[in-house]
Amino acid sequence: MDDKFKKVRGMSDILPDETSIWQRIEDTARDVFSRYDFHEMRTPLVEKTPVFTRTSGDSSDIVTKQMYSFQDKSGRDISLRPEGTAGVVRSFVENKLFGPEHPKPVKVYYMGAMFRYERPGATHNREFHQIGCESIGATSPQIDAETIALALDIFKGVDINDLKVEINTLGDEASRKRYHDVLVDYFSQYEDQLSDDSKRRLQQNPLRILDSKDKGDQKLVADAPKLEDSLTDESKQYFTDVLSALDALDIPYAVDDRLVRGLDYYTDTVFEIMAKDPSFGDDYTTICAGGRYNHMVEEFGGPENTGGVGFAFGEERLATIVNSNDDSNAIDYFIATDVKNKDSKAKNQILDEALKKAEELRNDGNSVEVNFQSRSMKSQIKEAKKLNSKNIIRLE
RNA sequence: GCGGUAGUGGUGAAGUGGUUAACACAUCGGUUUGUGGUACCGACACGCGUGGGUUCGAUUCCCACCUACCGCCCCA
Repeated sequence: MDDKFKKVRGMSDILPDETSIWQRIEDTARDVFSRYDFHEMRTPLVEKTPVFTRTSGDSSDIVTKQMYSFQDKSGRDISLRPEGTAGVVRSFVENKLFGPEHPKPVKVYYMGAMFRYERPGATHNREFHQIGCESIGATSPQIDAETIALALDIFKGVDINDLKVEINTLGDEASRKRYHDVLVDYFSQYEDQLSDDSKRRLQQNPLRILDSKDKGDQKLVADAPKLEDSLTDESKQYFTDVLSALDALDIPYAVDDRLVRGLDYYTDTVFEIMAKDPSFGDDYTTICAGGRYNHMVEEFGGPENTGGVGFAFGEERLATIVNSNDDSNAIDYFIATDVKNKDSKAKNQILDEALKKAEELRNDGNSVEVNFQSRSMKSQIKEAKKLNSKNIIRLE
């Protein structure tokens, strides 16, 4: 095929023999969401660019280098959504779902394509798919815990059982700001000892240094001030309550005080769910991430103190470890038609008859394949067997 | 965005600066067959990612670009 028709870099086709896995994941998710009384919300794939830059943070990687942005024909700055939360919250505010007639929290889920303009690889594509949910309009440690439980239920529903929950708190906005400054002060003293990546992080996102894989950085990180010391009493208490809610649900978790997320909008609870699987090299790999955001609603001009919490997981990544439970690609009937050396009148007669027969069988609920091509009966029979056809009908 | 590996038919691939680009699988056709997934025969790349360059001549050498994959960054 001529290159000019080939698919755009970082986009991929999901072919018919792969879709049953996707359908299994989506069906399971919808089922679990509805048991938690979440309802689907569909928002546009494109938003005005500030929807994302304002919420994710100007210095986040998503915004600085991964946004799939462009100008439309009227010169509007728009972006393909890099994640789902901002659009949902924008919609929550724009449609005034904060109004008293809507029970709180408003609980919605979404599934669909997201776009990030980065270098594609086996686990990274520019277009990818996420399933996620948001619970907006109420703040409670139990809601956070329930959100985590919901995510776990989806993964268990597709038979992923080797799971791990990592959780942390970023504190409220005041705590966060304070810690940010403390960290910058601390690392600035040792700036010349930091790796080049971390020097950059110091400017852009100091929290990220805590995550660094560089050995030298890790030494400095070990003695770095703890986030905990910057937390307000309220945030400390909130986190404690989230953890005991998880205990109440018998959900095992590990507190990881280096867990920081790449997006600026999180406050208090952040978490990741990891799964272990041979296709991940038998390591625990993050398959789902989420957290609380207590200021995004007002950021969009909605009422203050309207908190939200949610998570999202990538379908591509999940699909690599989920088995299809569609083992029956067998068909019920294959109608072989001996039309190869017939004249066109006889040929049409046979094919029309096959068409009619297939229609009858299908009306009775059977899956039916008909041969409409001019080829030998021998190869038709071969094909019927390849399709695992339970019955073969010959029209000659 | 940086570093690296690779790109030959539907698939897996061999191969060479120069008349017919191996082989296998799949597909299609034919013959055969103790039961129409056997055996045999035949067909199937005017082309070796794209565009330039070197050369008498390039799929094979050089450059650029594209794409895929790996590592980094980051993340789903």
